[in-house]
Amino acid sequence: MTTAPNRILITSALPYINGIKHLGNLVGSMLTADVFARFQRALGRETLFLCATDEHGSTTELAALEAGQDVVTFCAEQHAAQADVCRRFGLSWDHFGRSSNRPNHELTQHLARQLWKNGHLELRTTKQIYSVTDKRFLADRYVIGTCPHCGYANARGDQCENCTRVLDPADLIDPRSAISGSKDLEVRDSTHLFLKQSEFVPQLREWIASKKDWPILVTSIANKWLDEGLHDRGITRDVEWGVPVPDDIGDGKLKGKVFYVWFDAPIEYIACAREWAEANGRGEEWKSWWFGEAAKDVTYYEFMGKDNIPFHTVGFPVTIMGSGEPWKLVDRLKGFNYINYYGGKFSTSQHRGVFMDSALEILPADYWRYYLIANAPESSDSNFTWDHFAAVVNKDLADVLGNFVNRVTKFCVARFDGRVPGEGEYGEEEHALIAELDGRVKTLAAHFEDIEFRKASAELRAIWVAGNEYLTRAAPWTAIKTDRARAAAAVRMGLNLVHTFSHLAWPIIPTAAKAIHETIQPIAGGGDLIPWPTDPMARELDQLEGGQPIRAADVLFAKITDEQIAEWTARFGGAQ
RNA sequence: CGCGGGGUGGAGCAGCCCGGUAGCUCGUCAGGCUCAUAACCUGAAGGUCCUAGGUUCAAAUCCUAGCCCCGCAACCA
Repeated sequence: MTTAPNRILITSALPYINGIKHLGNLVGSMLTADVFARFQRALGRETLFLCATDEHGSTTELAALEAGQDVVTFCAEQHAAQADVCRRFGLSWDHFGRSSNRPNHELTQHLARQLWKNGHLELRTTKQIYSVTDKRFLADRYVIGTCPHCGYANARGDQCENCTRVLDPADLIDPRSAISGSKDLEVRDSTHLFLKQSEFVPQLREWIASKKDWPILVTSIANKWLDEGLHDRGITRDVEWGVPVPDDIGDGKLKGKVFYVWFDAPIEYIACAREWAEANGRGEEWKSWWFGEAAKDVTYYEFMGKDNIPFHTVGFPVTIMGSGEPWKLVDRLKGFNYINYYGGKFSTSQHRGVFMDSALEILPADYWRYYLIANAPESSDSNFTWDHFAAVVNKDLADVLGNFVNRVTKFCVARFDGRVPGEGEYGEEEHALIAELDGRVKTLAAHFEDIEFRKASAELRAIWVAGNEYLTRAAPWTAIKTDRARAAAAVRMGLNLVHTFSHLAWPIIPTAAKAIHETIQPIAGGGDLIPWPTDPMARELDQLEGGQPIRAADVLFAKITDEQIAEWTARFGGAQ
């Protein structure tokens, strides 16, 4: 491994404030970003990993209404709840901000001013449905009525979910508000700011074309939008909860309006760095991660689900390009497909699937982290079932890794008084293993570096298997009957393997890695980070001092039983 | 003909860009070991690589047509 001198900036797609996220949201952005951030930190690189809640918009207003809270209180509570569950999942961001905080308000307004000043925004008057009863403009999807094409009675104003035809709310027969059911609707004019995205197509195309290491999913979606002709996009809304449009934009015609949530949300990536700096007394340092020459040594990675890709390959870049200021654009964008639950989508409303809080009620975070990373939906949608989850956890974590740690440490306690045996020399078996692991660890690091999580997991597992294979060949339980020094060398190697495994596994399963490490010895520096083993394996696997005490491991990963699978399937609404 | 992703032994995946003995994990069967969470190790069975054409000495891999699954279709985050 070469340690590049550059700094690593990582953002995870912002979880929407509206409730605890499910496993699909988790693996598609926050968790994968976390594993990557941990790997970069383990290598010793200076890393800034940012995330925040995305809070604005009508959806939030309505959710607050439903919860019987004012929107400010609602968001504060939801933010705290998400922060808590994410922390318990081991998500290690340097700052977990809020898109509703002051830095984002200021930066959003600043960038909008730049766009206005540079002529990339224009005023357009649109016709929109206004609900007199609800005292608000309704987004198309909040107008429901009878579909003029198929007669479906509950068609939404943007699209009929029965016949799938795209609609205009004005087409609906007998339209009413989805919020109150009121039929007291009017068509009113409303003036909005439009971002002239179409002007940026050549620039965007060139930029996308230069990204050779992005997943095909990402470039395909981006090019699709460009090929179909970019529409100019409305970036303001007639709602209350958002970043207010300042008076000096839009010739005074935008009083009381706020920016569209998809305009301000990505800007929070930048503003979040400022929140981080303010919270940690780092003053203007945040700018060195994002702006101009100072940020030249920064490589910026984004993680997100596929639904977010257009906004990150088109919308946000246009904001940055149009500002005329040297804010950083994403260098490497990792997009993910979806995880389905028994073939269907996760659904909050139907309480279908597994959500972060309930996941932690039944099993520790590392079980979920390992499973999700090993089965990350990188090339296509993947499918969650309890049987598959249990099979992976039981085999890989309990049998292959957990049992290895157990058998080595217990044998050491039983036959070598719980101390690293210093006798005996490494021989052929050990040298062959060292050679094999030199190659495998390099491969593993390369997969992490390439953001290939399935491949990284498979390689990590192969390394654990190599440990079991070695132990079977070396068979210290046999050797000890005739050649104590040979058995000692094998046990010493086994203990060194356990130690090294904890270093390699830390980015994915940090809590378990720590527990594994502590069976051998305390972690230098308190345990917030277990560094990547950058020395050759000949040194890594021969570093424990003879005579130093170790502990027999407890059961690291309890197996999931058939009874539990049945219980959880029933509880979470599994297979039908 | 709206667009994109995917279709590889029972299950989940890699390989496809840069054609040349079809690889990995689980599961199944047999054997070994007994240190360990009835775990671990070894071996075996099992695939016309969605279909039909085409290019080629040779195609899972390139080209053409079609079928199936999933997602998206931009005032939903």
